[in-house]
Amino acid sequence: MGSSRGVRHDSMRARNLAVVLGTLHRSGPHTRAALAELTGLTKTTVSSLISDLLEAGVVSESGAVRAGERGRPGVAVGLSGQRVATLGLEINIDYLAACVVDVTRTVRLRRTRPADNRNSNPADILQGLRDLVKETTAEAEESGLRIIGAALAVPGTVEGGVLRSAPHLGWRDVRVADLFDLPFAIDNEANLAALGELWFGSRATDFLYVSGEIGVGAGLVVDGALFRGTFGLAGELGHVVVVPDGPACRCGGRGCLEVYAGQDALLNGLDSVASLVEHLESGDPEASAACERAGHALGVALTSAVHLLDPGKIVLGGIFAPLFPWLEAPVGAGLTARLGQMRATPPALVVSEIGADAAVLGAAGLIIQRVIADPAQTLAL
Amino acid sequence: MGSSRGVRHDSMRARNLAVVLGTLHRSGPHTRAALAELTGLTKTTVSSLISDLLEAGVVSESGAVRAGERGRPGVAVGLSGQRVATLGLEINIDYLAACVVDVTRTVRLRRTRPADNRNSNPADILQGLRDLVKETTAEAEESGLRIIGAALAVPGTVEGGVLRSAPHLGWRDVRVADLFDLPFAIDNEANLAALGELWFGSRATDFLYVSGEIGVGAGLVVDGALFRGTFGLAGELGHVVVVPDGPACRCGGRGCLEVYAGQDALLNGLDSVASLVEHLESGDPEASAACERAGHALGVALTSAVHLLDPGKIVLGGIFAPLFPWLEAPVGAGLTARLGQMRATPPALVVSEIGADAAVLGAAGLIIQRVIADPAQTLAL
DNA sequence: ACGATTAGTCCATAATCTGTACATAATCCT
DNA sequence: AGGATTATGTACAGATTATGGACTAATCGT
Repeated sequence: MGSSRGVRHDSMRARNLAVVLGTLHRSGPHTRAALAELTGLTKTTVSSLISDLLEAGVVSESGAVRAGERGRPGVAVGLSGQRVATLGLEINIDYLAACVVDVTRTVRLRRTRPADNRNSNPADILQGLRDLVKETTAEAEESGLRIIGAALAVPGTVEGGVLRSAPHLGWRDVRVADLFDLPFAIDNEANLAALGELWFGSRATDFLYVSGEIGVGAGLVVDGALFRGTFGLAGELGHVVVVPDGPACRCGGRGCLEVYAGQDALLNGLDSVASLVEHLESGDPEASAACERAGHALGVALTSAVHLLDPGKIVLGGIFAPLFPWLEAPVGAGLTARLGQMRATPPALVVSEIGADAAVLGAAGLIIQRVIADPAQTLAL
Repeated sequence: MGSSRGVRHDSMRARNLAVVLGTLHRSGPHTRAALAELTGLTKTTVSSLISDLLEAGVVSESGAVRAGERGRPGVAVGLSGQRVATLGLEINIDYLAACVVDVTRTVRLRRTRPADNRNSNPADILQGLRDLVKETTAEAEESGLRIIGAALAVPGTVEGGVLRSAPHLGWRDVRVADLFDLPFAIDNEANLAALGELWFGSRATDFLYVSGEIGVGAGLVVDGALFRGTFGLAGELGHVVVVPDGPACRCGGRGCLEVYAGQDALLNGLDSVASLVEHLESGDPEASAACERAGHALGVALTSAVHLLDPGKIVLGGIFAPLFPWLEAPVGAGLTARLGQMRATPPALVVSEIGADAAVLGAAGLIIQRVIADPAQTLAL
């Protein structure tokens, strides 16, 4: 619940810096006068706040604008991506990835390094990751950017900054944050992919992002914020019960969604998603049947998810994105039929536009978000 | 997301009033010096804030206390229930209820009026409710309490202050708030019952409250706050899919939890929960079987709920409370078996301690909460 | 060229918190 | 019993930050 610390003068200013920066972030460049209008602060105060933000390099002046027809033109002030940026990182089953994103949420740099991380030794992989960080940071700095923090996406559960369990990597209880001398965050891949979709995808503020990978995960975004649950484990769509007495799942349960719609079930012996798409395009009945089964199971699990989570819409991502043309009908039909009386219309079912990069981008965006939400602290103003 | 309005001097003080009042609310009476320590504010500031809160009548001094062994003893200041109170209201299928709760969350008054509200005319019932409000308000004022707001619990969905649909009452799109000349809120019965459990029950801050009534609902509380979803419709546990091709449910879906664990399914022809309990106590096999079925279905639905919502624990309330001895085993077994590998231990399964009053109490508590969270606004300081 | 209009800055004022000093009230020690 | 010690709560000057009106700046229309 709400903090119990009192508010002092400096937190008032910190808050107002965040209000001004947040307004520029939400609704683009504005003159000081317009910002005063929008925030309810006086022109004097806005001027003073902007001057601090200019100095920190997160905003810049971008030429004169005439608001109305008459009068002195104002100077538009907007976010500037020239100086401050953050690093997004991802450890996945078969690659390491990094990206650099500036304050305007523009992607400035992207690196992927193939690797075989299945049942790997954490120390080796983390050394590789540190090298990747060094490289990308150096390259970003060459173009004048200052990296002020990093976040890491991992395919597993995270609690209190520690990677608790990543079954596909074969890792348990790995502490990662200490390895970097930057402000650092670590989170689950599906959570960060949901945030990636929020900031770099459709830009809706309310949706459930469904991440199809080897496992199936989901991240719920409500009013622009990620819902994490009590222990940060919310959104485990993959183990929602679809058939109470169905086949055993590796989690110990039976008939979980993952059994029907996980990557292994979908590929059904094929070696890659690309090859599955080929088979589907050429009308292979076995591939179609697998998709149909997965779509049906997804429809059932998503019905439960809609009743419990009440998402604004549903975004299919990960391997579900390329399969969307074959999933849309069965999933949509299941949702519509089952939600029938409960809502005027079921949540819209759409495909993610950012595909495999969602998680790294979300990671970088997470730190950008912190800058926007509290520039005074993150930029030491 | 964060407000876009700037912070001025008066909001700094408003926030600090809330910080001090909130600290007293969370951790009981304290001296001014202790409050200064806890909040990080200076003794001077705390003294000044307390003097405003004393004047508003929400706190009072309660005698000398010695903190350490030496030194001048301080004067303890704590919440005072003598002057400010709120009204909780409930429209249910077969009764109207009201209660008055003071700032210390002590119940000061309680009224229940039996009624047959099935398929009723909203205007009639609302007139009855207004009479009830007048009566209880008058009685509360006689004992020196000022009623500063009211909230109403209804068995249906609420959106933007309007009762959208209450199938068991037969109401649709009824606007209620305008009928009262008090600050007023209206919310779903399961949501408010969850808040009742939060403030008047076990006092845990993280749990899923499961409300068994004619329908089955749930309210998720995370870190002391209710999770409502995008449209305020989250927590519809009753229509989570238990058996994808099970019997049709009145919602249009098939095999929903409500089909197996709603009041009608449990009673199985009996006329009341009390009579069901009698049959269970005397070992009636048919009654046991119904309970077993319901418990099994609840175990399946709650497994999905745990994966999606990640609750701290699970509290069974409403008609599930008296049936807890017969439900605990099948529900608990289902959860443990299905959650197996995913968590060290499944969330604890406990029974609600406040029974049928949960919703009215939660309603009154909701307005108390607003006073604690923003005394400056709600008490016009 | 001049008035109207709007943008941005200057400066005195106001609101609020901080920090030090001090009066107060209890216990401890001799 | 009396002074030393310790802690509470208040007073007052000082610091920080926002406000509001006056002023300067820049552009348009006539």
